[in-house]
Amino acid sequence: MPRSATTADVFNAVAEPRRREILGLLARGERSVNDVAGSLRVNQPQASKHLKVLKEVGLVRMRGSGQQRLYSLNAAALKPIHDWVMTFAQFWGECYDRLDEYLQELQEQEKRHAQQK
Amino acid sequence: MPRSATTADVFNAVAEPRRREILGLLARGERSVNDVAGSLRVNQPQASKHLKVLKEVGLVRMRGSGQQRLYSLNAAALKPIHDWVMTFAQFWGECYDRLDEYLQELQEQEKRHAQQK
DNA sequence: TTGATATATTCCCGTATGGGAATACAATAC
DNA sequence: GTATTGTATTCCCATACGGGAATATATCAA
Repeated sequence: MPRSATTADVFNAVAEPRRREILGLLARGERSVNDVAGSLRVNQPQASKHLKVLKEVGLVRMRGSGQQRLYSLNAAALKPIHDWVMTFAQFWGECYDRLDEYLQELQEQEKRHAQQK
Repeated sequence: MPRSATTADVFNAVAEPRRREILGLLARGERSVNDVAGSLRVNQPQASKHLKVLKEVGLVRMRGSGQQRLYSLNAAALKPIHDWVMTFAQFWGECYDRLDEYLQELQEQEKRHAQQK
């Protein structure tokens, strides 16, 4: 079996540095493909391909506007990574123990919030 | 240029599900290669190879004990992922805005702590 | 319609992968 | 010494990658 496809999950999609750059760019707002290509100094087909991967794993959303395709960030799709990495927060030193508590508190708040809906 | 090597950085090393499983296992304590292989139901050479990748990116430490090699987690090496993913925490909802503030506070504390050394 | 602009797709290639199988190396036990 | 256990390495393979280049598709403009 070869390496997992880049579109297999968010972890694989985000392993590529350029795709992380794209997400960082989109964090500052919706961009067209050419905007992305220009900002990252990559040619248009590469940008298009990277965006396709990001879209397949749900990290970006696309909407058409005339002949442009505007891509925007869907940061919620990063939560699996966040949740996973936070599993190890307790090993990062004393400060982070408190962070861990804080996160648990947050999760409880979220649950209460969700139940109220 | 092909895909980045799995040993290129922590993001690539962690993109492989089995390697994340290994880290999760090592989070509960030091293990020998055969322990890892047994817990993950993978044969020994694969376990050895995955551990090699994890060691190359600094995610695990190794020490010899007799004829065994005991591997342990070095969770600090996950910080690049943590820091990166936290860049997007502000997009995850209201609760996480406060988390972001808290993290900035933590970073300042770390700086002061480092300067005191 | 023709032309121009924006985006997506296809083909090629060198490279790296993860798993299987076999083997090599290392350290202990006898 | 030999045997045994624990670990690492090597070779093979099917698969997928990311970049380049060229081309196809889509949308607007005149």
